[in-house]
Amino acid sequence: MKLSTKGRYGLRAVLDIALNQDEGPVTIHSISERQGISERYLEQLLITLRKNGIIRSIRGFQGGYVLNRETKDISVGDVVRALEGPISPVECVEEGRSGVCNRIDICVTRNIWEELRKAMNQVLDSYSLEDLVRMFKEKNCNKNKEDINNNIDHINNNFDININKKIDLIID
Amino acid sequence: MKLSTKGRYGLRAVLDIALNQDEGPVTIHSISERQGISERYLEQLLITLRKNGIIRSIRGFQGGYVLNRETKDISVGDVVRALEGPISPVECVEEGRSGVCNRIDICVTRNIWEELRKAMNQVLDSYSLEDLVRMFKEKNCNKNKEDINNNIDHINNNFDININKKIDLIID
DNA sequence: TTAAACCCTACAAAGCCTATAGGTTTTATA
DNA sequence: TATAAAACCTATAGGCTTTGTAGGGTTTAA
Repeated sequence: MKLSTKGRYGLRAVLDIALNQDEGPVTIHSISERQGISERYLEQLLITLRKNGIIRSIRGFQGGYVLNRETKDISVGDVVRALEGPISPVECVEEGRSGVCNRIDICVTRNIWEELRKAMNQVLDSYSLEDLVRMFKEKNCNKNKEDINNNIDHINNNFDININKKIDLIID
Repeated sequence: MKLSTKGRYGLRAVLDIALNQDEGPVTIHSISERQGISERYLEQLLITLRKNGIIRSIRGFQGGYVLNRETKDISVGDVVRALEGPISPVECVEEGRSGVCNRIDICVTRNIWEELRKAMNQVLDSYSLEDLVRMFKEKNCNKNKEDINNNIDHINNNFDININKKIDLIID
């Protein structure tokens, strides 16, 4: 019951594009470096995402990838489904596949899988790339604040130590 | 993002036991026949379920399997987790595995996976075997009612046809 | 004693995941 | 127009997991 790397890497790649496309098309090479994913593998994921209308490519020199819709109009579910196919715990509850099984009228476990499928899609569709971008910026900002605070603490501690030493010296 | 046959077959097997254990321990052979799952494969699943405390075995002649707890105290989640391991879209949000990834404080996709994990477990834990048994009986009952109604309709139709024929004869 | 069940270990085919490799096409710019 | 950067395409291969199959035990109760 796991996502494959396609879905995980792919979402990170799309978020990376969202965060960096202001400075022009985002190249596979640069995503690869920032995200630590092989260029060759990334290439396949991005082609799939393009074919599914999530991103758009600009070919040739100074080309790269940009989002094909606004961040608010791309959900996490869109990205995952593009790369992994339908999000569903079993085949028989995928849309348009009720014919897969001839025991539908007897099967009760199917009801559970159907509810699970809905819940999964609901969670993933409730987050847009816009949300992820905001979350990222908040986290990064807080992280910077923490870093700064840690530095200040560090400086203060050193200051205390030093001033005490000096006071000691003065007192002495 | 699919369950394996372990989880699907296993849940059906456990439900089968729940439905049939009133007449004594349920044998692998009988589950295999009713559910259309190979005895040998079923055997492995049932051993796993026994080791996880879901079912209990009675060995020897006229042995078989019974549930180890009441139906209301066994959730679908219990069964699936016993057979498939933790229900989680990615490793890094499984309980006690936050150390898997060193990017937790930067990673925002993780937040999504964590919420997805919770939602999945919540759905599966909200259904007990008791619920499944009730659902099964309702479905079966309705199915029988339908069958009976269909039969009655059929008989009525034939009666109409026949009575009309007779009336025609009389009129003639 | 023996039938009928459970128990254990090994293994193998098939499919999917996770890339890797080599080559082609497109395009801005010098 | 040449060049280099970049996306694009197809094939393939190693490894892992799934999905069983097979053969041989062990235990129990009639």
